[in-house]
Amino acid sequence: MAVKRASERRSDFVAAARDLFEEKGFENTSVDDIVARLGVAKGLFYYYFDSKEMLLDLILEHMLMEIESAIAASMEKKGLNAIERLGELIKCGADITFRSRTIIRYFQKERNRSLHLSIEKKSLEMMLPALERIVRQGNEEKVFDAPYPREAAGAMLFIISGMRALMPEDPSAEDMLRYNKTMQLYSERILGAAPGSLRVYEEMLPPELRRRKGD
Amino acid sequence: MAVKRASERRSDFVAAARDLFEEKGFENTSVDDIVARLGVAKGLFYYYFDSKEMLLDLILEHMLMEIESAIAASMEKKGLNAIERLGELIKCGADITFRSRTIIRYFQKERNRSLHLSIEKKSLEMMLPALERIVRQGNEEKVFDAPYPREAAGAMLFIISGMRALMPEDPSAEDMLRYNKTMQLYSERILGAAPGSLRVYEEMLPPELRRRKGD
Amino acid sequence: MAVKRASERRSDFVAAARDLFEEKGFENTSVDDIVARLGVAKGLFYYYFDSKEMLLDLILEHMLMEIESAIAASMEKKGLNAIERLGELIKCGADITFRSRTIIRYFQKERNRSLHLSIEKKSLEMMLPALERIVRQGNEEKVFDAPYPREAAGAMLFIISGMRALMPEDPSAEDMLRYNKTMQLYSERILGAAPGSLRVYEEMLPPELRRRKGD
Amino acid sequence: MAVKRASERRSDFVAAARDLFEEKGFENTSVDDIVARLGVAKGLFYYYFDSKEMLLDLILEHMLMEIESAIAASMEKKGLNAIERLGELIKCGADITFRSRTIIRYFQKERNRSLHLSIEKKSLEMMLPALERIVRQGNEEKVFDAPYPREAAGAMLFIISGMRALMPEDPSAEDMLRYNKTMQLYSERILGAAPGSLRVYEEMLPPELRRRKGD
DNA sequence: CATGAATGAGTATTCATTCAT
DNA sequence: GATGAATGAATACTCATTCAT
Repeated sequence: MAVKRASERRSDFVAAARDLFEEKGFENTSVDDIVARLGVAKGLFYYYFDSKEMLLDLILEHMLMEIESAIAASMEKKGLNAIERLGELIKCGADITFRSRTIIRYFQKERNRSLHLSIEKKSLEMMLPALERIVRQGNEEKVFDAPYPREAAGAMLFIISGMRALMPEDPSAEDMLRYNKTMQLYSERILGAAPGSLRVYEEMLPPELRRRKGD
Repeated sequence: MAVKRASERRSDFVAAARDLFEEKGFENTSVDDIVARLGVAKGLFYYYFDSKEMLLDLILEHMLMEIESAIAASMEKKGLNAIERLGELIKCGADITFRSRTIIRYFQKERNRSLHLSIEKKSLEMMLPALERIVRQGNEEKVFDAPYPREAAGAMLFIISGMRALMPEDPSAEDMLRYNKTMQLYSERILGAAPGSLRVYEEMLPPELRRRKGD
Repeated sequence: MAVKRASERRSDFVAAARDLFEEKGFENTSVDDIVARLGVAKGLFYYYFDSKEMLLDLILEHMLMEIESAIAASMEKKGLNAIERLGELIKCGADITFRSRTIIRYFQKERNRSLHLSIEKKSLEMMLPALERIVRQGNEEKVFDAPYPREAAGAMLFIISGMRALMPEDPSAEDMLRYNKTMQLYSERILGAAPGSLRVYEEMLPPELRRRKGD
Repeated sequence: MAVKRASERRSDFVAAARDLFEEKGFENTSVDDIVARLGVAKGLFYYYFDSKEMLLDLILEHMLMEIESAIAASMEKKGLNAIERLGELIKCGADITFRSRTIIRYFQKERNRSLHLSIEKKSLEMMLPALERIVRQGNEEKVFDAPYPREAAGAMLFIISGMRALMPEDPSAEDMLRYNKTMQLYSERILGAAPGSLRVYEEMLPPELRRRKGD
């Protein structure tokens, strides 16, 4: 009925699809589901997209580009020392992790292993070099002491993403603080940074939970 | 066809299904595939199992039990110190990882999130307490210094599984050694163990790659 | 509901499909049409056939074999002179024409031209050599005088099939007789046979229309 | 877009459709294809035509009229004897055959049998009476001896169209000559014309293949 | 226990046609 | 006249599940 601008409809489809993929996964989301959610006819989907597969590719591409540019943006800031830079990257990573859940899940599926580019790796491939550069910078600045910077970077990334999984769905303030402290502690140990030097995670806490001066 | 004992038939189905799930994934394995592999009629499947889903649950349960008892076995050994115990557990974990690839893959798929029991978590939930106990033991034995033992255990598990992803498909001897050294280095740092004290990983190397005394 | 023997069901499908193809053509016959006619579920079709295309191939192959063996049978008879042999072949051809209408029509469609084996040609390829041999035999027996036996055979086939098209749907006795006489006349001319020597067509008339002795 | 006169737009559509039908067949040509070729919007098609089917009818009608007038033109020439007239008609037929391939193909499809007007018949119905008149004229002029002029005309038409099917896709000069000679031979026989009297086909050969005087 | 014929809801995709702008 | 977004019925095909034998 209501006629919309092509770009708007397109976005509607993408948004609906993204939601549904998130909710039920790509394979279990039918084109019928998508059009039903928008309340439009099935044919309209194919007016905008060549196939279901192609829609996924679009969403995917878009997400990867978002990730890439977010990382790039955080790395382009001038005049930051290693610790500050680490803070920037980790904040940006938190954001990515949140948004890319769906993609990651989809690409963990075996049908896509054939693509030889698991997005897990893809997203890793984007974060890893950035983090590695920071580790090297920190080593040079003598604030870190991390042999094998690439592996150190990897270890950081894995515990960051893994730890999140350990947290309960609805973490209490206490959970958050505990998560925070442990992340800081083990990050410092891996990077060989001075205890207490990585206040990064702390800054990501909501203000009311932050440690006050003198704590 | 030959009439088999119920339990034997059941096992045949489970075995065939396990193979096929491994080969082509759960979603891509049809009931037709399973009965074709066994050379029996389709109806027989539903004589033994209520649904395809239910068969998966069975297989799963079975696998989880295997994992559970493997972990339990490794923890029941008496008279080991924390470092020895850690070695046992890590070896057992490597084995688990290898065998549970399929399940893990399947449970990473979102349709199963509805089950609220991601196997990733499931298997974590089994490894974690064991590893946590070891960390505590090590703290008591003063060979480790790891506050937040549970989180330390988590961090260990994540870098173990994550690092593997960083390795190339066909790792060279050099890759293996590097993997080994970094695992040891960062494990020691996380656990607060003395440098060089965790020779665990080293022992998992093929003999020709092991460091000789004095290296 | 009612469970039938596989072979019987298969035949039912083939028969229904053959009818429907005849009625509405292959492209315009949907699998839904076929199962609806048999009053069975859609899935059953795919239990017996891999695809709609494959069913057509089956029907086709079967028909071509029928044609081939009919021609072969008519050519294997021993001790016939050219004129008798011609009679046999023409009778057999009439039968074929009748039965192969559907196939021919389907293969006239362009999608199949890609197959480079228009069945028109296919059926021609089967009739032509047989007829050509007869023409040569007739030439040798001095009852025919037809240079270019292959082309003479072709010309015969074309006017036989063409003339039929000229006839009204429900030919009167008079139409039949006229058709008969002209076929005889022009066949004789093409083959260079003596006027009145080819009584073949006459024999195909229903008895009450046949010329009585002395006509 | 530029606003065109209605009649011009109509013609554009007809032309584009004709091309596409020729290229890919009627069924495989979508309205989308047609408007895409013209670079106009889909709705415009339905502004000019009630349906795709109706467009085909239009094209068809148009083609049939072309054929009709071509035949009429060839028959209106004054002062030709039967043999000359035959030549004219055959040349015109060759032209028709060439241009109407698509239509013929389409109308051979059974969906159109419902229309009860196979174009094969349609075009026959147009050629046949013209040829029949020529045969009668030839009979009167004593250059032909063909009883049943209508059927003789039919036989001629069938072998003309049929023989073409016997020729290879890319006929050699030799093929062409052979085709020529046989067409002449069997045409003369059917019409009861003196051997060598029908040089019509010969004249349609490319000049370098024509028989020189005294051959 | 075992068979395999039968079911039917579900899937992605196509396309002639309509209609608000 | 012209646009292009929107429709919806149709199509071939899949597969977990049922059930008569």
